[in-house]
Amino acid sequence: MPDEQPSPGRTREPTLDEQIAIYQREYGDLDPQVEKVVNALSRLDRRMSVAYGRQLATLGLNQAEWEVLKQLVMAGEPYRLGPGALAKRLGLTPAAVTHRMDRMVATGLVTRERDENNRVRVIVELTDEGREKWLQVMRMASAFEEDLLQDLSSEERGTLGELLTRLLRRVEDAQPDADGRLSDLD
Amino acid sequence: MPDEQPSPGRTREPTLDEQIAIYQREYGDLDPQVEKVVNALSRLDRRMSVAYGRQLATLGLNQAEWEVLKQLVMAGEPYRLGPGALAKRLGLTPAAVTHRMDRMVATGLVTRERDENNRVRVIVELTDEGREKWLQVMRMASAFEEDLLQDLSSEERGTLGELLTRLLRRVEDAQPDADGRLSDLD
DNA sequence: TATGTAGTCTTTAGCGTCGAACCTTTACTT
DNA sequence: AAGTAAAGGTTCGACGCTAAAGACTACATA
Repeated sequence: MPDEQPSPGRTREPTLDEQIAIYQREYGDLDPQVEKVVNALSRLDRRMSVAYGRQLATLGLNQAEWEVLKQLVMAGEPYRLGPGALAKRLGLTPAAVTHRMDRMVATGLVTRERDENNRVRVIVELTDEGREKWLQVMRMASAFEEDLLQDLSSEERGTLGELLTRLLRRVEDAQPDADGRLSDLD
Repeated sequence: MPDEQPSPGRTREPTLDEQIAIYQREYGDLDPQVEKVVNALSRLDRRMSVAYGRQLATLGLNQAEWEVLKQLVMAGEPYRLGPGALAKRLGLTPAAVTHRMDRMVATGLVTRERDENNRVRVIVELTDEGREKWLQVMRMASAFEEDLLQDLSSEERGTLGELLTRLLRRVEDAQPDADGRLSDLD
């Protein structure tokens, strides 16, 4: 017989509620209401990332490239940023940005050249192709997000946004710059 | 003078509301309410991860080790799982789990041995030291989470939990197993 | 003009993960 | 029994990130 429950137990992992029940059993001092919010939040973010990643793949992009496109567009016309500024916004080290730009220049999403006014600086600029990719992703993403929130009424969406914003404010005020570099993170 | 605004503009990145305003300007077809929810969510998760990472570091743990401890405890007594099951729960390839176990066995957080009843299998088991670390993290984490939600009333916490759960349900139903491996992810 | 100093990016070495090939043990088939 | 397929882990090669060291430019001071 195909062994039923030997030591390395069944593979299926718990749902959110099951998971919280387990936490309660293993560690009594836990507020289930708090736990539910926090765990739902992180699960949701992971699921969304996975879904996002799939959509990006259909456009021939990966998550890393998408993050860069986003930041460049967010910087506004003329869609330029230095590697250092990009590093801060992406939460990466400057070294990682150097390598990432190597690849993205090769795939034609951005250009990289020295700043003529200050030759120690480098300017990364979005190409037309990069801008076009950004638009394509936005079209997919907004459809996906709208679909995700479909079950919520407009009032509920407002409430959710407001509650999340309050949490965000708390966490952003709380860790101003304990490290000095991660403060400017996202 | 230290150049005011040459090409690579000021370093400071936008707040959530600024960011949404920019998106609106760059891509008109966007529901600001939806955008606020989605972006607040991902920002919040990132900020929490960073905060978590700092706390773990003070206990000599990294994020990777913490994820493993969590899964083993969540599996319940006797806190055992096979590498394959761990891989699924962690969202990693089996190869990555092999290496991660190498390290965690070396640091004494888990043990690894072959299953005598089925010698193709391997059993990873939490050590007492690993269990103790898990407890320490839980103490810190629950305090942090309680602090994070401090500004919300019990009713608001309930509302937030319920709204997030509904979103989660939607995204979990929507992507049952497009890939066949990520389905069993978290 | 020369020199120190700070700022900006790149290079280097090491680590963790992935995808794919490989090996071992178990289960099924005839 | 023997042979084949399937399942569970490990090994190998490549890639992307980090931390630390290096290179280059601009600016202040003497």
